[in-house]
Amino acid sequence: MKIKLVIVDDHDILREGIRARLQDHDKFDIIAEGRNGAEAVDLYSRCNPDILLTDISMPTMNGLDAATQILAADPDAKIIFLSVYNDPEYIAKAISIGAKGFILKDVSKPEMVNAICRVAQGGKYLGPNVADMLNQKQPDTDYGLTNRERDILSRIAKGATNKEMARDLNLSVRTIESHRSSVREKTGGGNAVALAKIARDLNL
Amino acid sequence: MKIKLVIVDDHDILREGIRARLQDHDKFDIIAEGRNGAEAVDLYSRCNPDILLTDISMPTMNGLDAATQILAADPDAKIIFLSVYNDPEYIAKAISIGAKGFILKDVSKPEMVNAICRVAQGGKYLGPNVADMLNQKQPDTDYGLTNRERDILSRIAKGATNKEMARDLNLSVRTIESHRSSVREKTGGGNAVALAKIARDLNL
DNA sequence: CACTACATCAGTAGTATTACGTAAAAAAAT
DNA sequence: ATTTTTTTACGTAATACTACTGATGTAGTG
Repeated sequence: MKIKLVIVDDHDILREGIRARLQDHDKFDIIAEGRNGAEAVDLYSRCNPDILLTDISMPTMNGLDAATQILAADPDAKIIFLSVYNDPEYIAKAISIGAKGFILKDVSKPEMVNAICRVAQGGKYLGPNVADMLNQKQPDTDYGLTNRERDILSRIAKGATNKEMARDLNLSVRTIESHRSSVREKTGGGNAVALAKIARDLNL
Repeated sequence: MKIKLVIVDDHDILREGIRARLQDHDKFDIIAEGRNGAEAVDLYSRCNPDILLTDISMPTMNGLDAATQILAADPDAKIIFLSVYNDPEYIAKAISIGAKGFILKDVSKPEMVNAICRVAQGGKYLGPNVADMLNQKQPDTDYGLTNRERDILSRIAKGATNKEMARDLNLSVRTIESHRSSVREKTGGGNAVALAKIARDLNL
């Protein structure tokens, strides 16, 4: 019994490369291809593949959103992400929504075959560089900021002055100053630009 | 006479996709493949291809640097860049160093064939979306900043205070304030964070 | 040479932020 | 129900920045 695959990527060359890699393997059967998240959702429900191999960043609807929809309908869906980015955020997000695999686009052919087979058998597979990334993810950070402080920090990063924040939040400027003080103290950030950088590192 | 190609990309899948696309065409002959800029330089001099088709962002040495070296040795080298990024900066850089073509990784197969043929015949080829990008490029920006002002702006963006800049540059704080004022006036930027954003947009 | 653009520095006045400390009401945790 | 954390707010003093105006020397241009 062949493993039925649906491949989704917005780049033709990529799909062609994957097809070239997998079509001569007698284990695999590429039953459909799509080029965005919406097509992924549609193809999954119509073709019912064993494995969905999809890119993350795509026009119209990205792979993560597509996977979320698919998994809502079928929690056992076997989805493997194929991404150029070894961004810890992406990887963590992918895992958390229930993806079974995450490989980078620089994987070798045998590694890719291996990944698909393992997931098809009900396992999980993270690319060699991917597992490391996950460990590095969020080494600590956050600095123990409270919600309010995080909010203030993100507003500072957007270029707001204390006065503007006070107006927008219906608080006194003094209060904003207090929060800003706490943020500075907790993060060790000096002036506004330094705080803005920290905010970027923190996601905002 | 077939067109001799050297293909350079750090992603195996990509190269496999390109190969799958071009190898059945009787016009093309892929004589070598590499996976970084250093290999590109080496392969070009050793294989003397008609066309070098290379990625831009690669480990060890990027495609732009590789192309610069190759073109220094052989100004008539026909180099086509293949990039995921339709970044105007990249495109402008590629053109300025003498690349003959620039296509995005989402090109269709016939378009890619077309690009290679045209460049092989001595022409130039910019992907359909690429030409637009070049027009959009640098709508104006720079704001007419002087060198000093640009320097100050970049330091502000790094989080320096006026006093620090004065110390580092051996200038009076007043002078820094003057420059900062000019920068604000020219860019329309308000507080430091806003200036930092503008600095990012400007490259620094 | 006159003219213009740059970079340099100064004065004055006002606004914003930093760096301390204090404290009370509300919310969350135990 | 009590303790802790969070959010709110104010005081004071120093420092940093903004918004003006004006001045000097140096280069480069026509």
